[in-house]
Amino acid sequence: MIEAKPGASATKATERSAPATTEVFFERLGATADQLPKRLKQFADFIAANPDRVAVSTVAELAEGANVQPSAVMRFCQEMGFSGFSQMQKLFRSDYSQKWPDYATRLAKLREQGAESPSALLAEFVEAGRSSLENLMTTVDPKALQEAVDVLSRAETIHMVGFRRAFPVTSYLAYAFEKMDVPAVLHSGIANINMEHVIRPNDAVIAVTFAPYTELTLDMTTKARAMGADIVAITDVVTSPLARIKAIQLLVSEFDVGDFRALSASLSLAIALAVSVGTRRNPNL
Amino acid sequence: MIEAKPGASATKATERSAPATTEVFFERLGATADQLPKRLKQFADFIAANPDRVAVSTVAELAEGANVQPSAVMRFCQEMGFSGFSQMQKLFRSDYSQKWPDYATRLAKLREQGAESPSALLAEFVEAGRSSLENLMTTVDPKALQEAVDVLSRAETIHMVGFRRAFPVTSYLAYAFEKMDVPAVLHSGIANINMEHVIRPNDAVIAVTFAPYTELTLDMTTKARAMGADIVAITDVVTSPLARIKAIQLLVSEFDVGDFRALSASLSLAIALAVSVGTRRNPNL
DNA sequence: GCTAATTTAGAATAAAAATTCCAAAATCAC
DNA sequence: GTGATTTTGGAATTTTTATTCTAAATTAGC
Repeated sequence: MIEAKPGASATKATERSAPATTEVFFERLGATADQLPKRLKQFADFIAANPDRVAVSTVAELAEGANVQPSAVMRFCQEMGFSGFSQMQKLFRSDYSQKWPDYATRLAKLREQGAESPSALLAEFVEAGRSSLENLMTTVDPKALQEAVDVLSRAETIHMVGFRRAFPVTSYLAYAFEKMDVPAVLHSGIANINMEHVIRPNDAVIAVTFAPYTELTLDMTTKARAMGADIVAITDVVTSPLARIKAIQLLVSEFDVGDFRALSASLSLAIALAVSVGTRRNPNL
Repeated sequence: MIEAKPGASATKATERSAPATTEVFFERLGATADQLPKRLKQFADFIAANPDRVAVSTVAELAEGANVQPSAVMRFCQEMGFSGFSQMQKLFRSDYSQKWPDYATRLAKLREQGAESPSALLAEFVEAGRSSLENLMTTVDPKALQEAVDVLSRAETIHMVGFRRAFPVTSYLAYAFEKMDVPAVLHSGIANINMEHVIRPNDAVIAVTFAPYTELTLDMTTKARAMGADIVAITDVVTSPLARIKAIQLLVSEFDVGDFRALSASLSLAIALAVSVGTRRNPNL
């Protein structure tokens, strides 16, 4: 507006630096939106209404959505303090996937500092566990879970298979089923190798295994499948070998701390599954 | 549900059409993952573990993340039935915005639907687990934890005692100690009732028990104490019977859902303890 | 209503990304 | 082992996308 001196022109204050988070971005947007020129305001409104699109769209797509020219988008980005659209998009993208902290490197850092107290380690596991649990709600498909409950409720006997790091999960399932009077067998892998003799076509198997997959678990499960038993798999990724045999898959992604994980998510899924089945089979529980 | 034979000549079956949703994409991925060549399988595993990255990454970034060449990514996309990466990414991007309702809002929605659905129950356990973990940091005394690590690091052999709902905890400890080459014995309570014969004065016992306390656990632990062994107790309240015998107490208060609990806190404490002891005894781990 | 300053649209250019191609390795069948 | 076939790595190419530039249009001041 009023030009006092060359360079002053602080009315525009264009020399701002880029927002560090989407939160301060939207804050700044709200504060300055109505002093923006027409097209820029128009675009501002658009992304305020569709913030989720920024991370996955091109300049052209956003421009089209807001009914402005691509160059208007560029001007907008610069007005907000970014060098260009790419920088702004980077912010939106990182903001989205920021919830994948790397506990392994955090632990390594912790060790370097020498501050390797057991409490610090515990804190890491607690954090990893909380994130894993939060994640669990998105990785487990509700339909698959419902289907698993159906299948297990119909089964004559439920067999649990899972060794090494998966064994705590199966043993807890065994405890829960026993407490609720659901006929269930925990396969220890020691004495009863010939499990094809105990599994019947009307039975179901809960197989728990994580990469690297235990051979014995896959073996036993495959044989049970061949017998005609239904399989419910608690595993980590879809590419798990259990996918091949058409198991009902319940996916758990657990964060590691060093070489170990807290198993929080896996145990929670297991107990929820068990209790669902228990109350279904025996409603007065 | 055994695959019909004809047309099984799917050695290559590259003539498939592109998956219409990410669900069928992952289904197909699970079914074909293990007949893929090495690098393609490697990439398949990567995106199975990081599905959320696909929408917001470039070919080069994903390739780097999976440690393969960009061209391998292209071959993978085509193998899965897409014309190329761009088409595949388009699919993931359209799914992207549906994931935006974050954990908190999804949970709230699930709750107000009330419902007896397994998912709702799972949500309950997840919430209980998260709270329990949060609590854990305040209920566990850092000094006691440090002392427990000291004692266990000195022990000749570590014995784990815990049954019923505590058994998942002890069995996970057993797994962890074995993996870290720490001499440890898991007492199953079945075969070795005469454990006073295996426990030596220089040994230590980790006793895990929650109210109502299992008689056998208290018995065995008391006898071990009489032998002169050190005792580390993972239990729920200070008034636990283990207090009497001068055990080092690590307290965990776990929230119940109905008659069950998710064991998240107990497992986290156990694994932190085990890893601390393991790295102390064998620093190069 | 005329002039000066801003803003805009659209084309031109630069940068980045996807995709293809092919020689070298690796694997497989015999 | 030998030859045929598949798979791989990396560079070359094409396509897409971001960014800049400029003339035309709009707006504001007088």
